[in-house]
Amino acid sequence: MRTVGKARDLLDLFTRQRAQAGLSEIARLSGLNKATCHRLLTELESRGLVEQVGAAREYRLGPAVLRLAALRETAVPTRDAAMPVLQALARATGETAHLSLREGDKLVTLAFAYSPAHATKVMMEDADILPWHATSSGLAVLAFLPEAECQALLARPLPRFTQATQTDPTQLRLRLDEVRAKGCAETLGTFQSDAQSLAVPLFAPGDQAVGALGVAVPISRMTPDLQVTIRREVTAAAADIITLWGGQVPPAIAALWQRFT
Amino acid sequence: MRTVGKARDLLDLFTRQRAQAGLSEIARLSGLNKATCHRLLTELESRGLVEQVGAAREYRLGPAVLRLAALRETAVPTRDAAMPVLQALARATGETAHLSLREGDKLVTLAFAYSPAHATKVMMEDADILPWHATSSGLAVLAFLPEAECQALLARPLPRFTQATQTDPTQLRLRLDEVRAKGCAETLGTFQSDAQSLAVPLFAPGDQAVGALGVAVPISRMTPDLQVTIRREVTAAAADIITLWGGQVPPAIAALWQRFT
DNA sequence: CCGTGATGGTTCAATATTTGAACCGATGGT
DNA sequence: ACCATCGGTTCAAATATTGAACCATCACGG
Repeated sequence: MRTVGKARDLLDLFTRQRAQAGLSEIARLSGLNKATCHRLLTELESRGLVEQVGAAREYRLGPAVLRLAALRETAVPTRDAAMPVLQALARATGETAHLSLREGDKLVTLAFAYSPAHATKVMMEDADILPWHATSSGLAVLAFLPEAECQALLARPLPRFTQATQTDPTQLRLRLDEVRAKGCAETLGTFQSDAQSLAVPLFAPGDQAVGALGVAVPISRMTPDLQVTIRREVTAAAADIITLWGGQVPPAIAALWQRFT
Repeated sequence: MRTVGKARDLLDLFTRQRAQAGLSEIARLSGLNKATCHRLLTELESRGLVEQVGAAREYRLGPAVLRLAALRETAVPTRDAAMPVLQALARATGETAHLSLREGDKLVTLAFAYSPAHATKVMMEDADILPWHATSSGLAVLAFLPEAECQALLARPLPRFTQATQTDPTQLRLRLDEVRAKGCAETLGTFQSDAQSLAVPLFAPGDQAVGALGVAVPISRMTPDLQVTIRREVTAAAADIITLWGGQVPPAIAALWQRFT
């Protein structure tokens, strides 16, 4: 089945920055043989997962992903269900709220909502991949993952984004202990140097951490009062989302969050 | 690469009616060996395309499809771009407007919009697969497909949905000639017995027919006046969408549509 | 106008992968 | 206690995948 994995990996080569790519480029990026790539791509194309376009015959993601996503959302309305809560959170805090989901070894932005309250705000992009170690959302999820998985995710290279980025696994472990103790994660300029962020984990039915809900604030605007507000609103919104997803806040977490209300 | 195709086919087993399924059921439905299915599914799961859930360990579409769809929409905003036009079309006609896209040998509902004007309306479902021969959208696309592809799609079994469903390929050919001559397709109770429908093809840059835009009306409400309105609004909206998609209405079609304004 | 180095795409023998009947342990109904 | 079903695993046999070398085409430069 390695073939399936390779085909799947090709899909991940398409990003916002590189929405489409030619055969040779894909072969180079994937490290696969050009012939192999070509076969994989034609197979994917015949199934609508990629499409070939233009005179340069470049490849890009195909329309089939739209249908699959629509089916997924009707089967388990993750994004649609959370969206109103997310917007309410942005309104209540006056800042940028965002929701991320774990996908295997990646943490992916699922949705976000801006507040109209301020002209400056932390901007986000859909479908972006977030670093585990440098975002509050990443830490919030990591802290409540089974030990083995957490370890695996921290074992890989940890890039430095700003001066404040913590890249030492041992130090990060200590941070995770804090997160577990408080029930929420905070970062200050560790990913974007001018943004401060607070996030809490989201649990699926079965009490596994599957994502995070966070609020990001320009550092210059953060005050102790705002921090209190955000903690209260984020935890309340997270509880709502977990309920909407058919789960429940694990009692241990609920107790921690209680203290913010 | 047949393996990739098989994996892809498994994804298509998930439908709105059967959002999740167990291993044995999937093996039965796909006709593949249980062991093969299991390997394919675990591979897909490791890549987030499916996920396993609950005590019964059933499989369903995974969160990765959401991210891929988000990427596809930012790269080529098919749905988001067309949505406002679709809503305006529903408002202007007072009826249900809907947009479908070709995916290989399938025609899939991409989006739809209801009008608040009437309590009764033709209802639709997202991500539904439409029959080529029994819907106006299907005929609209077929008529403007290259002859070979059109023939291939009509060569397969054509189920009968209502008394009015035309299942004779020869007769369907004649219908397609009409569609080509008029620039739009109309059906009367051929899919849902109480719905009348009018659709026009949509063209991607390069002038290939890639989908259709249609309006569906409860038969009891259709009048000659309404039909004129719908023809005018649908063709205008289709031209808008084609432009938004970066293409242009092929001159031959534009000339036909001109006569409806 | 030919050479050069890109591009997308194809071929076929060598090779590594997929396949599936049979099996396991667990669960649930009779 | 039995039987049927479930999800999942095994290993020899069968089959599909691989990739260096190959075309054809295009764009650029001397």
